[in-house]
Amino acid sequence: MSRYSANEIEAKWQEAWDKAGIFTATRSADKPKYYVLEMFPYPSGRIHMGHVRNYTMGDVIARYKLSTGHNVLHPMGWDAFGMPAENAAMAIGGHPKEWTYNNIADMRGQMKPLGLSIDWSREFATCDPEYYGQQQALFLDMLEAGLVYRKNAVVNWDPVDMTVLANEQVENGRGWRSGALVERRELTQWFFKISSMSEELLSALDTLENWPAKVRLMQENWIGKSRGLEFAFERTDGGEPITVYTTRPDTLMGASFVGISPDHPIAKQLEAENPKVAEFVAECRKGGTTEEAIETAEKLGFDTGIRVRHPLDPNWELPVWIANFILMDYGTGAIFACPAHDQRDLDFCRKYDLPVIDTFFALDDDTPVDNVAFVPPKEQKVRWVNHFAGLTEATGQEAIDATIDFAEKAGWGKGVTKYRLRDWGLSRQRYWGCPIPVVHCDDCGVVPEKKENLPIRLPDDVTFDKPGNPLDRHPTWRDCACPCCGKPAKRETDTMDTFVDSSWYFARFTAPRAETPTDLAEAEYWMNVDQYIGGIEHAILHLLYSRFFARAMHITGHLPKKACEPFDALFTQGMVTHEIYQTRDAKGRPVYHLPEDVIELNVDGKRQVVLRHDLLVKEGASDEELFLIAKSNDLVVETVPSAKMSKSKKNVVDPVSIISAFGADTARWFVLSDSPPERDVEWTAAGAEAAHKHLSRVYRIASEIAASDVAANAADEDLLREMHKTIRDVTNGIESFGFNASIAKLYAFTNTLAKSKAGTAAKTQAAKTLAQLMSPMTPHLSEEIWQMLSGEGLVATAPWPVADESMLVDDTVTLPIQINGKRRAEITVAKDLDKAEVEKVALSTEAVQRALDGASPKKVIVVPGRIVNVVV
RNA sequence: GCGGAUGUGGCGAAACUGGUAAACGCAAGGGACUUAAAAUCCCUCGUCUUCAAUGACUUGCGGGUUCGAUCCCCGCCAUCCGCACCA
Repeated sequence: MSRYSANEIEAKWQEAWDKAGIFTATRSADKPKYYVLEMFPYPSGRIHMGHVRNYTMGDVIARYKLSTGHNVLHPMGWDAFGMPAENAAMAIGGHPKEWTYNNIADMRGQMKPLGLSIDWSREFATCDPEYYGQQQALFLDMLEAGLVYRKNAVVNWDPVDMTVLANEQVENGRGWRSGALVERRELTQWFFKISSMSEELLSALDTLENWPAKVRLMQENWIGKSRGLEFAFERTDGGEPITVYTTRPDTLMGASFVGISPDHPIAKQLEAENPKVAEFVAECRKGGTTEEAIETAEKLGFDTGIRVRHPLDPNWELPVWIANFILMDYGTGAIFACPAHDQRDLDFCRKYDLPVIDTFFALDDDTPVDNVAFVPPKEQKVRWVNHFAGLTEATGQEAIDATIDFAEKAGWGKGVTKYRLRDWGLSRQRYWGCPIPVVHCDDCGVVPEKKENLPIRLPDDVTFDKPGNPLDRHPTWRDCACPCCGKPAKRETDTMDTFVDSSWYFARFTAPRAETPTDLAEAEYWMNVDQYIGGIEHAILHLLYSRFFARAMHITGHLPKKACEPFDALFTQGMVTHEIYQTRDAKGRPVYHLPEDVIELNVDGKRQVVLRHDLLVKEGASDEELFLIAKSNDLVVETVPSAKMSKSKKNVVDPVSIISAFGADTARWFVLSDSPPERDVEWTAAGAEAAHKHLSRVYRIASEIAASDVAANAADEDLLREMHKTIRDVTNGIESFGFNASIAKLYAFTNTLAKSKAGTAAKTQAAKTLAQLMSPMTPHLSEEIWQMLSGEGLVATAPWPVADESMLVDDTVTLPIQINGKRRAEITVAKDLDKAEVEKVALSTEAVQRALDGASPKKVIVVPGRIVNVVV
């Protein structure tokens, strides 16, 4: 009998699928369509286990849908623009284009052995001119529709390298390459008007029933709708009043100063006039642009000397401070501070010795605020000591509403709704991205390029030996004719954020070779994505941008209305983790080791990990002896469990080596088996080996059945009953993303099958069903077994088995008997026995009789088919 | 700082979202087969009560609701993730 040889089997069946062309997506009216999409990868050059998990999950769904009679669209492409290609060009030379396409070829080569049911004929990379040219066309349409505009925005600026830095290139406030302190600097940049759709993007979240609740909540918080009061403080010097926005107008009587952003027009004006202000503002601009950097930076303030009048008391003057924690992008870039009820304001006031005025207390505690601000939930009732609308006891929310009402009636303020969501800045001062198709003309200004000139291709003759954007310093690329007047003009040298590329690729997959961004007939048929799968790290930006883009593409006529929410169902999968192996250097710093460089020893039943070393190659030595040798030679390794796989920590496992050692089916089976898909899964060598052993076992069991000849007998029915329950459970598992639960059932059924004394016919049926149920996870092995047992055609296209309802019900049921909520006995009764009878049987059991001790029960709860609880 | 999540045996986890906590797998221990090893098969395996139960305890910690809580409510603790130029 032959043994399970994954490498032979897998190549053979991949060729068979290719030949049969079963994964090519085709439109036809006779079947429902199903579009399953995993977030496409960045072509880093190597696939990692995270990819294997992500694409295996999608493949399970795709293959399952194929065998349940759907026209399946399951495409693959490459998110191919971005900084790593430029970083590589700077670090090791070469060209981003070459680097990227080589990586794509490598990764495709690593991915194909996984046996994914992908329609490779639709493959594209976002750096293909055919793709980004259509993206430029979309941009022009959006520009015309008023969804794109230019304004100033802040970037991270490296003053030594004279270049813009991405957030990830800022480490501890310094540029990663130069080590210089990073500054915030303003540039004129292009923006998508996503904020014009804030309300729509927020309210439509309710329709996304098949999205994880947490993703919807994260988007809701990100959009950040708030209602507050906008009003102006009059300046004592007669200058332009300062308009502020506040979500807590009810605390106006607790105001202690007015704060403005360092980027506020008043601050800018003072900056120009007053060197001290200029110095302070420059200090504020140090540090990165991330919200985190701004929020966690030390609170700094500068008293401008400007004074404003309190709107309710003209004699009450408040100072105007510039404060580094106020964002120009949010609200009006100016606030009033109420330190008693805001911790950040309080810290600021204590630091600069500004007054703290309580405006309300808890109902049962009127201790004045000291160094902890009193910030109760808005729904909580509080006692007001300082309110102008005559409130005594009211919740924060009631007070806010009353205040807005009061201000509107009095005429000094108005209630407004604001969103935290900012417009999407898409300009990047980099080479390896989609060129923004506009032209700067001295006479006509900023004008769109003509569509017939698209794509505006990136020039190939560029170098990365100097800082800055190679498009800027290219001798001729910028030169062009103005599309308006025809005079010599200059191209825009900024390229687009790579998030733009990934905001519409799902639509492009429906017609990847179309001469327009989409083909409406194809989009009408294939959209929406029925199941989208990807990492939780994309919960906000990528998914929100895609929702915006889908709407924009509908407005510009590139997608049907139904595609405005492009992803019907979303699943966010967890990461693949691996333990870290580390030793320490002389200074106590960790030194990391690859999994293949360590050995595991079993010392008195305890697992010990040591470095692989010649000293440990010793004939006949026990693990205990080897461990002693390792210990005396400093070869013992510390382990850190469950860390995200990363090259720097060396806790990586290469899928390619796993596939060559065990086969793709083993890798696929393992990444699905050990943890629920939404949670992280820990890769372990033992787990991978166990998965491989199990698949070998299934192969062996199937071969034995194929070679057996046992007559039908009494054990057949039990086996077939289990088979039908397994069909039901595995199917439910796949439908609900409970792949680990499906696999547990498959393990259990394999055990049943192995032990069964049933006849060959029943066992053959059971094993063929097992192969089918396993086929979404282990498609190659399943084909092999299917063939071995004379299954018809390919298992990949065989109709999914259906559980026979009549085989699912048992005649009797075993019920636990609880006494006071503790399980004390169990009874087996007919399934349809009525409640009173069940109660009678339960009460007659010895355990219940003993507990009752002659008394009658206080209460008996019978939950049919589940449990009996006797209260004594 | 703000926001989001997670926590169950030595480990990954399951429990049909209020009804027998620990299915399934890993690791570990014992045994069979074998000259031996590999492979395979069988048994044990939450903790404690020195053994054992049809005994007690057990789902991060502390309370609560309920006949009954891993699941619902309140309050803590710990860990992980995201924060707009990484993809």
